[in-house]
Amino acid sequence: MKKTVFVFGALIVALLTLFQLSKYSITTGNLGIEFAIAAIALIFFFIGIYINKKSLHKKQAQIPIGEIDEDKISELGISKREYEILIKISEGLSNKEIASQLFVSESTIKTHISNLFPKLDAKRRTQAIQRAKEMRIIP
Amino acid sequence: MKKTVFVFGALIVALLTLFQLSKYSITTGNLGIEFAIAAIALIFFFIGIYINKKSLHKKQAQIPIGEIDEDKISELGISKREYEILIKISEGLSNKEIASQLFVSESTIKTHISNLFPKLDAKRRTQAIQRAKEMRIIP
DNA sequence: TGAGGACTCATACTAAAGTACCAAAACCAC
DNA sequence: GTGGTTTTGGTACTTTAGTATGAGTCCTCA
Repeated sequence: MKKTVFVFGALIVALLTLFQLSKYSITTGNLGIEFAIAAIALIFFFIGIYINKKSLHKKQAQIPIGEIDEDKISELGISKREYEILIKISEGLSNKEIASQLFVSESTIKTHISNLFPKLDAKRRTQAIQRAKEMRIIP
Repeated sequence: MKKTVFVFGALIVALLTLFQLSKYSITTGNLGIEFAIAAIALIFFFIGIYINKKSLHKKQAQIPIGEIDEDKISELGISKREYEILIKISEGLSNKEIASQLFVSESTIKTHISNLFPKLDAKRRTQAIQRAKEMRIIP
């Protein structure tokens, strides 16, 4: 915001300076009038580019694509551990691999998964991945 | 492309016209000099915006995020049918469901999958999804 | 025309995945 | 500290997934 004010201030000053300069060049003789006009044109050309770029950047920041919906997770009643396992599933790991990575037994993973699937309305782990992605609860 | 040429042509004409106009206003008396300069400034301002917008749109079209790498598919030696089944897998379908959707037996699906996994360097269908996504061969 | 690739299907098997039910710690809140 | 949730783990079972092997059909391209 401060930057914007500074830039606009500088531009206004530059504009006024150019106005005065162009007027001066007219009174002393119209030798540099083309240059003055060209300079003004160029400056405003870049102002246009700058402003447009800024507004577009703002737009991009407003709509982030790969955002995870944390509210949705708690809304579905998914616990921390269940979510952790969901991520591992989406990474293509087997129950055994998840179990060893989290230092628990495979039975525990199976239990968690069995509790997780109804919450995601899924019957298979592949379906769970698909559902979780379209709900934007995993990247 | 035609549009671009037309726009730029129009802009050059407008620019020259303004140059002449500004010169004329100086010789007849500098009443409208500020207006002329302001007009030039304004026009180039919008030119800047227009060009910037165009270049950014181009940029977005050049780098689409969810692009599938078709070359990679043939590079890995994945056939049409195998790819078709890969898509179904990523949609969370079971072998039985895929079989009925494609009007073939479950055995066929299993055979295709068994041939597909080595090509993707995957051991499980979830891993196949993960690998296929990071290779950008599925959306 | 025949060799090779793609698609199909089957059997038989092993290995995961998933369900159901139970139960004991552990943790958190009231 | 009592009650609810989470996390953990087990047994027993069914279902799905995946492998291995073999074989028939179809199509294409040399």
